[in-house]
Amino acid sequence: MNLEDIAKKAGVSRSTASRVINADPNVSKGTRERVLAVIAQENFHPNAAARTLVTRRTEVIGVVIPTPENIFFTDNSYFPMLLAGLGEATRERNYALLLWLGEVTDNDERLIGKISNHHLMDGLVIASLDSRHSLYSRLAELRRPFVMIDKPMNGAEQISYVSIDNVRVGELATEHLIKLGRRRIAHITGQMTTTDGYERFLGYKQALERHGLPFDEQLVHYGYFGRLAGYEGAKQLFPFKPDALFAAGDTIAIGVLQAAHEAGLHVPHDLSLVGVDDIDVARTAIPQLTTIRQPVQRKGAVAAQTLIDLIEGKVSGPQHVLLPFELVIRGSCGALAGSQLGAFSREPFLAQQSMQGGDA
Amino acid sequence: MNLEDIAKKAGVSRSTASRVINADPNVSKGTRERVLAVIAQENFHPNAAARTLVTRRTEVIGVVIPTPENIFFTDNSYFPMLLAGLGEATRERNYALLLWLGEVTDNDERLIGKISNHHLMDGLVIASLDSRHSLYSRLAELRRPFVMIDKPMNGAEQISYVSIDNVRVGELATEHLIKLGRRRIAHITGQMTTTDGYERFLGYKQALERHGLPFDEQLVHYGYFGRLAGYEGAKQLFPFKPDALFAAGDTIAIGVLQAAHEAGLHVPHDLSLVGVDDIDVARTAIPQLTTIRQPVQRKGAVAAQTLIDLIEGKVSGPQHVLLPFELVIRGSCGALAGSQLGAFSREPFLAQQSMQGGDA
DNA sequence: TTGTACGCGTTATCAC
DNA sequence: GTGATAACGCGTACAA
Repeated sequence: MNLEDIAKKAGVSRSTASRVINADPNVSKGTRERVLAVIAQENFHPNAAARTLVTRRTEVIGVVIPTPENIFFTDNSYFPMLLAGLGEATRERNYALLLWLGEVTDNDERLIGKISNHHLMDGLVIASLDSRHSLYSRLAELRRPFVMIDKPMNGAEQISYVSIDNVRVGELATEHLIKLGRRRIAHITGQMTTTDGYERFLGYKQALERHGLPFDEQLVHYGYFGRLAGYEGAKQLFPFKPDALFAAGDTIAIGVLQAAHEAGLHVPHDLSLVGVDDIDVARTAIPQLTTIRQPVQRKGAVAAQTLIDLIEGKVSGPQHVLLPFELVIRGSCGALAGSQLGAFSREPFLAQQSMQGGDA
Repeated sequence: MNLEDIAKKAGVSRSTASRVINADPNVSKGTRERVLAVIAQENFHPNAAARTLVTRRTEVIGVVIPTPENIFFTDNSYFPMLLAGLGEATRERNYALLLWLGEVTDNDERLIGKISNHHLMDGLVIASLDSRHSLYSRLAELRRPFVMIDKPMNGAEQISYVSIDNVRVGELATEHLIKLGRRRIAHITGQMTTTDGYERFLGYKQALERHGLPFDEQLVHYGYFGRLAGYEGAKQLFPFKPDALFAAGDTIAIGVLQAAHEAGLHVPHDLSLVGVDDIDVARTAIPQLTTIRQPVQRKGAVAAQTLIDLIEGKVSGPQHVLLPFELVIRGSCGALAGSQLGAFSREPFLAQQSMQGGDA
């Protein structure tokens, strides 16, 4: 059953049937209704391949999650939440979503070849691309519009991205700890080859400086966004007696909690802890994590919307979107009354204070 | 740059160039090499839409995660791990992966219409479909091969699926608790409208029966696969003084841990706890969860492989695959020495005992 | 407002 | 072993 058949049944030509489908105004009301009736009756849907062949549009966007580590599928709801947002927005705009997951073993060449030569995508969303990844240097080969989630390390001006102001994230977290009276504030970073890792580190340094606290290399562990980095980093930092720790991500913070537990350190009494992201583990942890919440799902949604706007020519040129974030105070930093530590409420945000930050 | 251009550059006809690309043996070695050289030089890739138009094959499989609750993106690495497996297998077979996430609000009609009419998929993998979901009654409309992950509730004989033997999972978990000397074994179920929920419940009952323990409705909470179900279910069960609890999933068990923590019950001393899945939270929990590990990522990979085999005609008829599972003993059940409770090791499985179960 | 005719880039069939 | 040529199903100038 193709357009020709539909047209025949409706007693019109194929072009007219096509016009009806594509909402061309130059069709009389009567014929339009006749054609639509046949279409509904036959449950007809135009062949996407044929349509793509002539329009050169697929209404499909690609999503690349190149992360070579196991980060995607371990202790980290960050990417699933991104996907939820991406799915939501593509659904709304009537696009479909082609998913490309980076390989754990061979992180590079094959993936790049496939995505850059696959015709079935109008554009790409690329999530959390580490500047060491070889896709990074080959973005030009894509020959399609693309939007990155999380700001790229180099050439960001020329590239569309959706992110948050990570320098301010680092500042906000660190200042919160300073205001609590902490003075030996340690930091476990994410990958310094990503803006998320690098800029949060910068913010940490700036906050110390602004408040007249010394920056001490011994109190910094250069890690990555993963639980083990938190666990091992914390163990290495504990001998230097930090009284607080800013973890660049919640997964890192979870590892810190485990290390503290093993070392007999009480969080928040002995160690005041702040993470970033507010992914689920932040609330299931004991004590619950004080963290900088970023709108992960919205990042996904906005990235997809931006990409589709680029594809459809509704906007042009590099798009830069910074979303707002906020400090969420829970048990791990010690700002709340002792009785609430580790509390687990049905309304998870009920008893929380929050501070706004970031740009719209 | 199309096939015609390539042919011209190589001094052959389009048909011959096509034959080279499709590895047709009826091409002389010389011409093949000449054509391949041009293809490499021009970095040519045939237009997928044009090819699909005539072959009616897209080399794309769809993955549907219809879950209407927020399960996909909250405290649950189950679906991300499935996706990792699906991605791995599709990559290996040179397919691409079109992702359809169920909507939280409107769980049904639009999604069904889109996936059943989208031409750009050779087949579908459908994950964890609840029998109440309206997609369930409309599988016939798909008119494409499909494979379900997790056994369907009805008509399973006619439907291809990849799963585990969940009755035995329930038995194994319950028997483990019985062997530890527990007698008042509670159970919080998953959705009883899924085989995962229903069959694990059956296994629980059968194990009690087999060991001469009474089945007590008061010790069962009919829940769903989510943290809150565990939390609330546990609170309702605690007044009936269970000395053990079998949670149908690890996320449920996490909720139970929180409830126990609040109620001042010590796990495993006061309450021996076993979950199912061995997703990440099982290891980050304190104490770590004793659980039935199932090969989630492999389920995804096998589902994709099975689907592609069906698409390519390498197998035909309904395919039923049951994967093996195993009991992983950690701190939450009380079988280990007290000193190891909550331990967090770099080699997470080093100190674990395991029991095999299930079919290959 | 409607219809005719051409082209999109392939694969498949057939003749040579 | 190779080359014309006819599909595949649709959109769209252009003509009517």
